[in-house]
Amino acid sequence: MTPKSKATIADVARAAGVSTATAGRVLGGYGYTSEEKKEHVLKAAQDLGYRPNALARSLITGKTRTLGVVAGDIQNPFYASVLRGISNVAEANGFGLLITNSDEARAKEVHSVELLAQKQVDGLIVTPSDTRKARHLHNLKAMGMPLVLIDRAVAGLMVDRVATDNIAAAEQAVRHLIAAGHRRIGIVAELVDEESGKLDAFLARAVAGDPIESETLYPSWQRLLGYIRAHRIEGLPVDPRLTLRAGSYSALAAQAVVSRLMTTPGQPTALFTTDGTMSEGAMRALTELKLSIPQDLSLICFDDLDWMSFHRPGITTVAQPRLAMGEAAARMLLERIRGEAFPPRTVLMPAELVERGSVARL
Amino acid sequence: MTPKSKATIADVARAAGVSTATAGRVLGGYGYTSEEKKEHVLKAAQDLGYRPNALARSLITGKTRTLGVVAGDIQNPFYASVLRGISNVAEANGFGLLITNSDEARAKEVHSVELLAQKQVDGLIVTPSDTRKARHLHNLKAMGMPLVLIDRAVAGLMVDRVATDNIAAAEQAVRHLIAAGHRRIGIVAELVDEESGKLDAFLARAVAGDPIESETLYPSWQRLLGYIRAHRIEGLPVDPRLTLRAGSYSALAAQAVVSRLMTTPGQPTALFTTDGTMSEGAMRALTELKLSIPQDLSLICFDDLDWMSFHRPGITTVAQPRLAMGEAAARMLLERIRGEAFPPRTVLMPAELVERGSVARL
DNA sequence: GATAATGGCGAGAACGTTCTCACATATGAG
DNA sequence: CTCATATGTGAGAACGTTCTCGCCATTATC
Repeated sequence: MTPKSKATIADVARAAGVSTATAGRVLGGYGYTSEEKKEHVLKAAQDLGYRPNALARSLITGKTRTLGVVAGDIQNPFYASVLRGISNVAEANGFGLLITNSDEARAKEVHSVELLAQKQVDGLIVTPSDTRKARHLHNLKAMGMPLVLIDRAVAGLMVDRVATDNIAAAEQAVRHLIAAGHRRIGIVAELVDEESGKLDAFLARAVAGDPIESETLYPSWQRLLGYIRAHRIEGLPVDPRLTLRAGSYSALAAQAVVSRLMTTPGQPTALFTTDGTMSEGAMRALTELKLSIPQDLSLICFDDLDWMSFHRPGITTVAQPRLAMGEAAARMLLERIRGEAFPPRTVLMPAELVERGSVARL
Repeated sequence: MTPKSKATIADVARAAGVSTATAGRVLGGYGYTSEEKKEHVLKAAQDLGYRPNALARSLITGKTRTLGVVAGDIQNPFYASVLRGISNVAEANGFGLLITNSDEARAKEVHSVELLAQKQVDGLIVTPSDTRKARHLHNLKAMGMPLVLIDRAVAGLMVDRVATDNIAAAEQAVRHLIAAGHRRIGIVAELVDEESGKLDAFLARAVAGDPIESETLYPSWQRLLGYIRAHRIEGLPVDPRLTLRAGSYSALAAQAVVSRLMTTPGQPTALFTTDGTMSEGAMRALTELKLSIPQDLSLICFDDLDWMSFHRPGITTVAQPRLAMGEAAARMLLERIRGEAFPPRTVLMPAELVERGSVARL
């Protein structure tokens, strides 16, 4: 009844008058046991309030039935949804979830991965914060740790991966704006990168139609690429003054660049934001400047946040299947943990353009 | 360099030419060791890519340096923020975080708690889904498991607890509406309860000014109580037709009741929503009915969600310190884990009314 | 009636750590 | 010189499970 203190298998065995081996068998459910002894053991376990110690079990089996996740920031709706997806399938399969935040910083990510590895998780789901320098992830793979990447890839790291088809999604969104008659379309993207001159070079190459290794690009660069492709396809020039780099994953930074964009001559008639945080920053800027959507500026966002549906006007946006992405990643990871050995898979999930009222026809 | 496969302390000891005891001492940092052997061991550990097995360590020390959390739903902004707060202090103290969702269902919560206990977490943070029936939590406490409750209390369970001062916060919000000249104020609250007749009885008692044991009330009931108190203080009658029960923690349910309220005679001039989900449901209803804030209806919400600041008009709301609540809970839990033994503490955090543009003066 | 296969059980060795000893050596005090 | 104290080391026992044996019955096979 009242589980006083911790009872072990040995205690249960003693109370039931059997060996620890037998008690272990019925409690662990892994060998032959007579109905009679089984009853005794179960009774004793019940009385003593026996609770198996997963630590000891894991130590010997080598399996913890725990998944590790290193997300960017749990508080961000994108990660929150992805995590919920992961959690759903983990729970359905009896797995626990060890969760950490990297804040998109490589050092914190390395630290997280180390913590999770020490705790002997059976597999790891990571949104890598650096698509180039990721020795810790390569090591993980070399040691045989099942690993699934979400949202981004790592150059040269052949592991399972699930992401949105960013280029196609962005291209569709921007072409939608062009089809509505817009010719000057701004884009606000995170676009972090060590080399600050990279944006111009990238623009030049993309506009020229040079082939670009897009797989290992950060999502915001991929979405920028989609933006450029849309322009190329529709025969529109890309004005570099309209490609805004926030430089960090922060709504404040986005607000600042959008504010500047809308208060200097040569304003766009439409704006494309490349993720939830950029969308929030843009909205703040527009509110501050008292600009009306879509009269003063049309808007298409990336990622469907709760408020976009009841905002007036409704915000047209590219909806990523966040929950499904998490679920898919978790499922793939569990398959690897079970030992299945296909070649590394990349699941590119389609995003859906949900049209609401934030785009004006010109 | 390249950590081929798992190296144990014994492997390192062998490579360094010392006993496992000595190797353990330098790697674990817990005894005397000469500088010379220390170097050898460290070198060997480096070469072999030694990574301590936290399972084995925990098994013998009895400490896992892992906190368990059972939240309602990670995807909900309230829980997402609280979790981030918990995560911040956990990380700063070198603790891992095992997270589960209860979806506010007792059965799932029991299951979660059992999982976390088996995994031998050092302590547990729970948002209990049932304030009365919680034997699993009583058991936990009886077994000496450090436990902190967030957002809600459990009748008769004397453990540390952190919550918002809901009654005071709601009272302040409603009085703000009354001061602005509103006389018919609606309230939308979750108000789940087994007995469906309870709302009327509760209303009758509260309006009469009968003393009510408010500590173990669900937050939505507490906020309703604050609403009633505000009316009493200001000498205003409470019209039961204006107290809306969504009945479940769902935006859809809230949308439905608000829709009905605003389309039947005797509409209120202001509305108070008691949590983020209710706010979202109310916003959907208002958008659907094309009602303008604050011209057609004034609004005060509970919990400051991202969009409320850039919505036009800005939404006046009661801001809970979600992050700080999580941090406080984690800090209290860590103190208990360290063995400090004050009597059970209740931390009631003040909420702040942030005034924006959703309240009209009548 | 011997041999083999099967069900049921217990002793004891794992798993990879930490921890308790006992013991060795060096240093300082009297 | 002797005793105490501090520093360093290794053997081996924990921790609470699972797993591999070997043993004993019982039943099936020829």
